[in-house]
Amino acid sequence: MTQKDDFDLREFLPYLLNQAAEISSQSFQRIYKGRYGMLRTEWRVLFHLAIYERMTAKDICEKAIMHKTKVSRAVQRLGHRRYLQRKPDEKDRRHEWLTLTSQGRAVYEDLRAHARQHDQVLMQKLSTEEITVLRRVLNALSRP
Amino acid sequence: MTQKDDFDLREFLPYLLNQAAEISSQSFQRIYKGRYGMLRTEWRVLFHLAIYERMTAKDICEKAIMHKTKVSRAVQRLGHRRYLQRKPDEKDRRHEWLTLTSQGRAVYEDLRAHARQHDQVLMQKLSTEEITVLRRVLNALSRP
DNA sequence: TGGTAATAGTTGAAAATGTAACTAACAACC
DNA sequence: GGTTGTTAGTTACATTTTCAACTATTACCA
Repeated sequence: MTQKDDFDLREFLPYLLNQAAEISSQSFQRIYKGRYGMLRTEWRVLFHLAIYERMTAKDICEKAIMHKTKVSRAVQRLGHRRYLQRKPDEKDRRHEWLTLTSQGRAVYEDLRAHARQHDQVLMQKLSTEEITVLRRVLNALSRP
Repeated sequence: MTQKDDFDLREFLPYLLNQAAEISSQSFQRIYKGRYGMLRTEWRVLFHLAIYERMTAKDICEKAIMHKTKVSRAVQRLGHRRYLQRKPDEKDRRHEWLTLTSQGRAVYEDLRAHARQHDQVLMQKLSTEEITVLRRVLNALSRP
């Protein structure tokens, strides 16, 4: 199984990024899935609500670059578990304000601790300078 | 919508990596999906077969870090379109050797050109040094 | 040998995602 | 005021993915 073609997948950024993203997400996934049966969409919504305190689904779509159906379903499931509260806007009843319940916040705080720890482990593979460059570059590539 | 919590998602590597991976894959996805109706799993298998010439499904699983059911179904679909040929191993009939047909190779060559071009565009956002660091770091993070 | 374990690959059902069509509420314009 | 257009969010259906169970073949070993 030797290489016969000069194209190297390990230099193709979308491939590399996906590979690194999947692998580096796995152990965190085991946490939120194992402890709370959550999906990737759900922890993302949870974290956004914890960080910004009060958002509409639309806000989350924009900040997290998630499709509105994904957000809608994640919000539904988080609502069922009483991790968040929904309040229609008084003036414009098309909007619905979302906030975490204390239960949701507790879950967030637990997951945040694991996220930080997980990030530490990942960063142990890298030098300080590599981390700086990586964050800058990934943020640049995240803008379409 | 101001930040109320000191945890910054834009510093959390799994999140950043996923974001960058998704966004940077989109325009390439439009190519292989639009031109050949292919899925992500399929172009990956196609590329691996083009690069390594002759592999079993198992080989692909390991190289591409893909689950065997994903590979199995991608191989099926590529087979239906006559992009690859399957030959059982003579000595051990559990193994099946996969190779691209000339048609499959033509598709690969077309996609490879687009991949290279797409990569160029992405890299225009980055400096030479950033690209070097990025590739090295992503390869490091791709090892579990 | 024969029986158990291991391996390559497939299949079916359940879960998740993507796409498009939908509802409900508001805006704008005549 | 009534028509038309927009926006926030949901739902339905098709496509993909995941997970576990399955078949077929070979390996191991008493």
